Amino acid sequence: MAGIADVARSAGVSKSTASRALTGSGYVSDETRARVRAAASALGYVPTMWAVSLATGRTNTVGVMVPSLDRWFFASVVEGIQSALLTDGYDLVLCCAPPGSDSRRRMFAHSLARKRFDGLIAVGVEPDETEREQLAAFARPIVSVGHDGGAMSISIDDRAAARIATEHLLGLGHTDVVILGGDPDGRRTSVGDGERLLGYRSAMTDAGLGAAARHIPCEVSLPGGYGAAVEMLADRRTRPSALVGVCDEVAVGAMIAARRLGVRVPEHLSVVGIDDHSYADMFALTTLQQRPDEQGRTAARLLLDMLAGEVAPPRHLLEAPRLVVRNSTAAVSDAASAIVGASRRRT
Amino acid sequence: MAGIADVARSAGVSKSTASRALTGSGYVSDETRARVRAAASALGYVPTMWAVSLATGRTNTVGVMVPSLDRWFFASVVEGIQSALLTDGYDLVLCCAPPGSDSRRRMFAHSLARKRFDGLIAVGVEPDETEREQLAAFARPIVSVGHDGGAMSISIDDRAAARIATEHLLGLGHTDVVILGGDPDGRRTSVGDGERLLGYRSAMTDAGLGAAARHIPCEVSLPGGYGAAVEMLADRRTRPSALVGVCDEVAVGAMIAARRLGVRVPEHLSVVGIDDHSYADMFALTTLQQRPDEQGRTAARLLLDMLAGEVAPPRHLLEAPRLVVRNSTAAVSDAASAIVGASRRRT
DNA sequence: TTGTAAGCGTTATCAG
DNA sequence: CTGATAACGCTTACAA
Repeated sequence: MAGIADVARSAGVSKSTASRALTGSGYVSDETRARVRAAASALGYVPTMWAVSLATGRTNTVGVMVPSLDRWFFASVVEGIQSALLTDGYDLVLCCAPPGSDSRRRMFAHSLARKRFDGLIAVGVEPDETEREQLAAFARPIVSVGHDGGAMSISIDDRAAARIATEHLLGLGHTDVVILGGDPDGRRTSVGDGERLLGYRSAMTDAGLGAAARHIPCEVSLPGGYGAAVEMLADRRTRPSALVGVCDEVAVGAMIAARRLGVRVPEHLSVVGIDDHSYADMFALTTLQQRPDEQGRTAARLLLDMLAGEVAPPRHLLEAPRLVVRNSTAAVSDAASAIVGASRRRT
Repeated sequence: MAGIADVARSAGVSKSTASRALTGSGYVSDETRARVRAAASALGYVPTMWAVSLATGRTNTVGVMVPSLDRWFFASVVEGIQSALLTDGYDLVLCCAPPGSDSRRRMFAHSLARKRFDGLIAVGVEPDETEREQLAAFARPIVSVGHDGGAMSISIDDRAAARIATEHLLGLGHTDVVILGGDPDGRRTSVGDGERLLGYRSAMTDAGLGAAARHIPCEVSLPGGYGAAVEMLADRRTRPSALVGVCDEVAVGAMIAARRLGVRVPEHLSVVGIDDHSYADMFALTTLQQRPDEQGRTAARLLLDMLAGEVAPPRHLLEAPRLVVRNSTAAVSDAASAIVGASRRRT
């Protein structure tokens, strides 16, 4: 409860000197500074942050908008942001609301307007028209993660990721490769799913397989991928020989579906995902790695730099995805022998 | 950028009247109030929250401590809290750090001391001695979720949940049932894993099977459960006939391990979890349901009530777990025929 | 019912 | 190098 006045009195100096000594701004003799510091810690002095904010105009707080927390990507990004902010003594106020929800509208109307934070990190947020205006009115630094929202953004190269995934499959000789996940039209999905669809399509057409390109939409989640895959794999006519998941969660869902239906991965079905989710290793899923926690950390540092007054030019950081080959993909030529091997093993 | 002074001027009243009209405290004629309100919204006035805080001493912010976000339970609780707070116009500052981490120490030292929030919700936090003191020094309302931390807490009845899970298995005729997940000694785990172990043990001893009780420790996560289960199930001598997962993530991990090893669930192995995770349905996992988002909402409302001055007596809300029977458990007598059926199907 | 004036705890300005 | 003194934007006695 001790205020700076107490510290000043106890150190035998004025409030202003105490303030200078503590904040490190302005001239203070080393000796005085030491005395003030000692007094402060003796009294357990901690500046009252809202008083500081009122005086300085800065809040030492950044806002983080995110559609939900129960997806690995979002949770990891937020954790990354948190850890980077903590280092600089910044607090993080969470604004978590799914797009189109009532909460989301309130978030934008309410929290942004209060200018409660010095800057904002938007994770997987695709603002609609109204929201875009509100963001502009916010008039403070914004950096976005997971898509190309604002002037400043960080994400993996979603298109390249999907392209590489597809080409990996193509390179193994597959011709019937589908992409699983996302909305039917490939819009309104978060985290660059649209881009991923594009990457897939371009890889297919480049291989002269444009006509064979097939998008199986489904909710972007493990159960979502599972459900759609069960349906698709159950029917021999719709079953592809390879599949790229719009993200690992969907891909893993598909693998589980395959296992349940007795479709062996990778012998009968090759699967590749995008993300390198924490489950990927356990499922031996070949995938394109991204590091959401690192993206979060980078976003936070970028924002802090901007807040520190460094006028960085607008830029879009595109993390290059790295192909991690595990054991969910196989060449088509192997398929036949693998099947033979499998059935031999069974009998 | 319009301040209350602008509103006052534009409405032709004094700052104090404007303030009263807007906050609703004190006498203002209806007519004046209307005029002020109009002026405020015309100017797009939004009170600067740190000025309000400085004047009132309240911050309209609550802190949420949580060990991590990438577990379903935590993420869901936080989402629940967020939604409840939003309704009351409260902001949520996130303090996310795993126990024992450097970040965690900073959180406690730094964020709590700044008295940055009016109250705190601790989710799955088991404070050590130092931390307990710091929490006490915080001197503001605290409610905890997921264990019996403070004066006010919310959780499911973990012990009952594990007991019911175990009894369900026992009732199906199983005698070799193990519990999977958590630390070797059953301590230092979050979310009441210790309690769950106790519930399991008491159910076993009550059934005269105390000597047969077996705890397989593992990291409380899907991969954790998977890894431990692979090891345990691979050896016929260590393979139990039934298994209760300390939570659904572990249980699902075990089911995946079982599938991979050709151990059929429920024919060869019965599995029950605790949580009713979003994956539970897809795996047809029998489990004991809890609703973390509801717990979060309840916690938030409780805290807000306390902040509103309602002196609620300290209490520990124990949500009763509900058994959701799906398809991961079977009676032992069925096992033999099931195995026969299965092998017949294979040949 | 309304206005005046005094804070709330810091920082920032500007003389000393 | 240090110390008064004035902000910061709002609320709240207290007086009118």
